[in-house]
Amino acid sequence: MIARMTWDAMDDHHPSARLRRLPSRMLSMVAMHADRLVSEGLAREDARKWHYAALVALDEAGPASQAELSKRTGIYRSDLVAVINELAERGHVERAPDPADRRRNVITVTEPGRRHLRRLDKLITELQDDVLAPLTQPEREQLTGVLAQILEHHSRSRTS
Amino acid sequence: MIARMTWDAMDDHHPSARLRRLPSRMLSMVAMHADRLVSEGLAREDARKWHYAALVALDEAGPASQAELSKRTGIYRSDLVAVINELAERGHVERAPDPADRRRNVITVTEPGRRHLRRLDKLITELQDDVLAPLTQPEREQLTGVLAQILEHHSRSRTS
DNA sequence: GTATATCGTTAGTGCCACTAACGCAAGACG
DNA sequence: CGTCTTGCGTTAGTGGCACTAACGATATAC
Repeated sequence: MIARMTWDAMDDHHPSARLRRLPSRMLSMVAMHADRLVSEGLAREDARKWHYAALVALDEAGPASQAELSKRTGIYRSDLVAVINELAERGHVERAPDPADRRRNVITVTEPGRRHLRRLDKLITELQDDVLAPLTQPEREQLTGVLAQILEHHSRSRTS
Repeated sequence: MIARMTWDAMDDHHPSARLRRLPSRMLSMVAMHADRLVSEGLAREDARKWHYAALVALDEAGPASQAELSKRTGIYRSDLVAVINELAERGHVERAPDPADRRRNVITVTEPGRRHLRRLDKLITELQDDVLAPLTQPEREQLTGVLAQILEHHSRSRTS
């Protein structure tokens, strides 16, 4: 049912020094690991990363159209369709046509959706902790600071 | 021909604070970005990440069977088949049956393969620089140090 | 009032991590 | 010797994700 439970490709072998210390490679391995932890954790609550992202975006900035939600979360509007379907099935959001613009749907978090989000928030916090487990608090801040810089830099270099 | 040239999903919108500072999310975004830079760079030399990984592993520890190579690089042995095919087509490695164990193939880097690798090494170094562009040297070392710690920690917790 | 842009949606592409199963060969052991 | 297990390369397939293309319907701009 759940794929990606094993992890053998990265186990106890001895990759060459050149590969082992390649920043881009380390980044993708750590990201992959983090992703797996998070996805498996969320699966225990019958949720996926995108569910969380969509709920957070709705919770923080209020009801929105799918296009707007896509911009807030970075989820492609084509993929968002399924995410909203799933959240609606579970009763966590409602999808209603926008009377003011009939091309749009207005997505709203329901009360159960909010409760669900609270659980997910807690879970996500724990999972972040698992990911960063070996790091001290200052190290964690260094890491997030540095990652933020990189993201900042690259979005700047792309948008005029 | 080359997919993933655009990047709009991550552009100039305003993700919620909760999402924006989520370490696992930052990691995957940065990793994705790095990966794209590297893949596009390597594509200019008609190579892929796996080609580089395999060549490095062969270069550093000498000829090896595919299984051995899979352990060195982390590439699944099923996926390695295609990688070796491609490298062999380009004349960068040779695949020969191992007389000592007829189940195995011995993969050897050719001289053109070594020259190719030298180009890739140079390119990869530049690309790492692009990825880490906004960071100072000490910050780069912090980042790689911290990433190494995380990888270390997680491989320890999986292997007895 | 016709061109143009936007919205939700469907379908599909290609890459990647990963699994399953195959035929074949080697090693272990009685 | 024969059987049993284990490791090898290979093929095929799964599922997720990032991403593109194109559609009908509606809104906006000229």
